[in-house]
Amino acid sequence: MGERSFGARAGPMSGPRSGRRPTIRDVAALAGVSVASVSNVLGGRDDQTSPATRQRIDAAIAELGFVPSPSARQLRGQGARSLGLIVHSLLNPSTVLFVRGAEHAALAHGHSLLLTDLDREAAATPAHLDALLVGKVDGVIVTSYTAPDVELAARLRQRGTPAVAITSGAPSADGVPAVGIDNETGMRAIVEHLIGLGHRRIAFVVHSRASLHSDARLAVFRREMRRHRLVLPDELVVAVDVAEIALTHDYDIQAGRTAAATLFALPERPTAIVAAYDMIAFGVIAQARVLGWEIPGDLAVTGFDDVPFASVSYPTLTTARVPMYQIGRAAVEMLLASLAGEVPLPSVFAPELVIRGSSAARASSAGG
Amino acid sequence: MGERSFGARAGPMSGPRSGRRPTIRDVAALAGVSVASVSNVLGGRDDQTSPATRQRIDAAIAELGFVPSPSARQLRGQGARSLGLIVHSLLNPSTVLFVRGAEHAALAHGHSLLLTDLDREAAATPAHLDALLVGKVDGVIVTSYTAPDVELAARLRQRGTPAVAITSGAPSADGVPAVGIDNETGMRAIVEHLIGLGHRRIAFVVHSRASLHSDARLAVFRREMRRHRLVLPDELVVAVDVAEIALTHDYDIQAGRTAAATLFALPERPTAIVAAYDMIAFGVIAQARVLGWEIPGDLAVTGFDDVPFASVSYPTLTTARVPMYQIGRAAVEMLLASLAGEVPLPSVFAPELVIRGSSAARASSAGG
DNA sequence: ACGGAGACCTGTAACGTTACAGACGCTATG
DNA sequence: CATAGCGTCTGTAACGTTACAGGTCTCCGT
Repeated sequence: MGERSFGARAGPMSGPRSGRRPTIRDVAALAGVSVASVSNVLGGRDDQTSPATRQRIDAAIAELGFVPSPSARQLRGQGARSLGLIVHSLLNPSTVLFVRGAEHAALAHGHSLLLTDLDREAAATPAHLDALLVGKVDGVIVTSYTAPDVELAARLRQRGTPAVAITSGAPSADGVPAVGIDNETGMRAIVEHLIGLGHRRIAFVVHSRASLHSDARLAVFRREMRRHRLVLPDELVVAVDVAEIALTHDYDIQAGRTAAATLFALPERPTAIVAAYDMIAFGVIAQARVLGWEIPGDLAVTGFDDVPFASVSYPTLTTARVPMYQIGRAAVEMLLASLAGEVPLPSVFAPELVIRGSSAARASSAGG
Repeated sequence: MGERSFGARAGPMSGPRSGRRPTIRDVAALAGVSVASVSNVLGGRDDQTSPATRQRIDAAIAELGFVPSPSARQLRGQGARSLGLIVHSLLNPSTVLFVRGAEHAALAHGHSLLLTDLDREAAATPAHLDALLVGKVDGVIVTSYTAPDVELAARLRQRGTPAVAITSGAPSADGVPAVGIDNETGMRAIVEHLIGLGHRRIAFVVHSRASLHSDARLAVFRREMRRHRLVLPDELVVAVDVAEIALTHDYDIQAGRTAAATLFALPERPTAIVAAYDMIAFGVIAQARVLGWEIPGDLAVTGFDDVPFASVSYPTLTTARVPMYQIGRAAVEMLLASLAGEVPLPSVFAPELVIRGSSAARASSAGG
């Protein structure tokens, strides 16, 4: 690795202190100007600097390989240029797509991302989160926005840290800027699709540690069933609590399996199962296969999200596509806007029904 | 926005400066001690503090809700208490497991994680990464460790930022502490499993933007085939380059599909396909299904990693289990150890063969 | 020759923390 | 009664940056 080390050319002229990271003072000394001038060009306020000086400073920066210290900047009142991102379950590719969108947008604006996955037992106490985030980030994006998340966002705002949330439907009026997912549109499309296929006995499966989005989807599901004059007995709404969290396993899939097992044991089985999101649907399908059911022949299954896997699984999954990548980008843009003092305009993303192999017309043999 | 601001109780006593985050000086004033004493108990150096004083300081901290400023700490020479994590493709659940392990270990030591996904077009220039990481983190964990990663780790170390890498096999002697994955053991088990099932014409599929681990697995595959006196024509080793990266799609799966299509067009088809890792195997399986092939009847497929999905896909996937969660934990422990000045002892994790539905005895009809 | 307006540049006080070098009371010892 | 030793506590100089409040020129109009 034949790279020149920092102190290598510390020859006759009194070079920068050897072995240390160069500071703005070293740059100023090398360029023969004051630190203030260097700071000016660093901060892009170069209307106060002559082209010649500017050039000498740039050269000095390049020669020393100078990188400004984020801590010093932040201490002085500049932003940290990093954003906190609090997500639930990175094992859901949908979440990853969101993170990826957020990351790309953040990178485009020169910010780093501080990721926190709330998916852990009891460790995610408010105090912990404070210790991790306070003073390290300029703002925070909170996904899901369950009740504890609301609390978290409120506490952050109280501490003066702007927060952006992902809400269901149009952003609420509580003052937190948010990008919304129109769960209503997506779920209505799913229910109408299944009813159009002739299904009447339709079940809903969700993880019991419900997110705002799952809640919203279930509410819409209930309403749509009623609107179509279909009965929805309690036993057809299954909320699974996977108590023991195996850190290396995907408990959304496990929840789907458990729920499916419950539903299949019913005297009157459903002909279609609506999962709150794709990962649960995959679990349902896997369990159905174990029990010897044909999909979509014996049972139609739908998801929500359209994770990349949904188009290559067997059978491929009928689902509502949520543009998580774009939502991630939008959330960061919104956070940066509100950091810049602007009032960001709310945005809502509508899912789009994607019909694939896991749903088909109701089997004639099923009881009803 | 009916939030109470900090200064709400700024009553008779001269409270902290209203509306601002409390500083160590506010705590000192409230407790009636010097800032130095507060700093001492904050830093755990409370052997220099009487229990009574300590208690008053703790009380003041609690009352003000004081959180020390990370920037100020870091500026003064303390660590940033955050670690950089550079990964490739978060859409691979295997990577997520790693991140999760790293995050849990980091949290346990009170550190935050700065995540960077290198999976992007050309934006991940060294300058960009420097801007994102230099001065923000105490150390960096570099996964995969391809050639550019080596460069990156070297540059980071030159700047005085410790780095830990994930290497293939035992950590190399180049001085970077590392936790290793014993790809050799895993791949040998896979090859022997397939040969034991009677397969002779076995193909290997990999993404062309190969990681060190893919490289190592292919090398072992080649060697094992030779050792068993089996021919391995060039056309049976397919490295797919998915040129256009769709940010919202999983190009590992796409690579698997493309490779499978190529292999199936061969005059003499393989009876088994060894994928460099699970996500590619899923693509291979999906494409096989599209072309009407039965798995494992017409074709055996194996993966590597054992992502959660491998046990619920159809068919379930034979693979080598890599304990990514533990590896993530180990990497963080190692980084923290080397930050503490200790010389961490290297560790290597050996994959374990998991036989599932995607592999079975060679079909008698296949040509050889 | 003088004043004023720019254009360009500089010195320095913060920002919130920690490490260092003492200072201040005690008590025990000679 | 001086002194040393010890247990606590404190004042303050950094750390690297930016914002502010000027300073010094040069040029131009009178």
